[in-house]
Amino acid sequence: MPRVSPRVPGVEGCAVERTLSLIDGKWKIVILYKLLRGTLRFNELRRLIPAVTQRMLTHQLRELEADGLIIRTVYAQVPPRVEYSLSARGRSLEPVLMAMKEWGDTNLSSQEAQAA
Amino acid sequence: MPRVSPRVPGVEGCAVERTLSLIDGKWKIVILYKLLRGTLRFNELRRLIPAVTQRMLTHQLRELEADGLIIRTVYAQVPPRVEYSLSARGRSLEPVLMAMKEWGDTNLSSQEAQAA
DNA sequence: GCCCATAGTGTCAAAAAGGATACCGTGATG
DNA sequence: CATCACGGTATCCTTTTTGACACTATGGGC
Repeated sequence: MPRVSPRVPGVEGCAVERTLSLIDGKWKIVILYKLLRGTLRFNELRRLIPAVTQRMLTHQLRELEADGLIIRTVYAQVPPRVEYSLSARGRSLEPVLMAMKEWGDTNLSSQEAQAA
Repeated sequence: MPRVSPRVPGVEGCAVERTLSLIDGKWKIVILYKLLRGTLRFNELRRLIPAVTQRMLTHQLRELEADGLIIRTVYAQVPPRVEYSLSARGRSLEPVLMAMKEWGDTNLSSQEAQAA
């Protein structure tokens, strides 16, 4: 998703719009959603979201971290170990995430219930 | 927002992800949100969302219509009159929209409560 | 006759997002 | 010695998205 508004507060700050700007990006919501269930390592996320490339995953994780939605913990071990988990702020998005999930389950059900 | 998954059902169909794919685009959520309050004409939407260009608004409205989220009614009058309103499907997104709004109100409150 | 409003469309070009691919260091494993 | 896994980076390229701007038809008002 393209940035809704480029971090300029006050301008277009429809709350809804600004919320969106934090969770845009092709994978952010999925990432957050996966993290709802608990801490995950980089490659665990990769495996959970096979379609994401490494670059994208890194990218999105950095943005989520920069927005304070997730926490990145690096363990100075030799096979690198990095864990991602939701911050309190990130966890507070749960209602949004769940609302989306439920809407999707209901309205895009298994058979891809077309509207058109 | 970039299409989450290109309408290919079954692939990556994380429900959450597919829900997103319908409401991506820089303005869709705002449009839907504005329409929650009732039918609006093209230029009314323009005025409510000043930052959107005509082309973008048209574009997003077409996609929303194609996805069955809004209804476009054209009155064959001479100063053209076109009204947009939410379809039942569109209205059913209300919980998602409201969850976003509330999250935004709470977490991006007036003073732009930074997380970082 | 000229300008306004409505609801667009079309074209062009820029910017942003995303994808593919190659590469890095290190310690363990075979 | 070669290879693997981990968690990335860097670079290049393509696609998608967005914006600017010009243009349209028509009827009414001045």
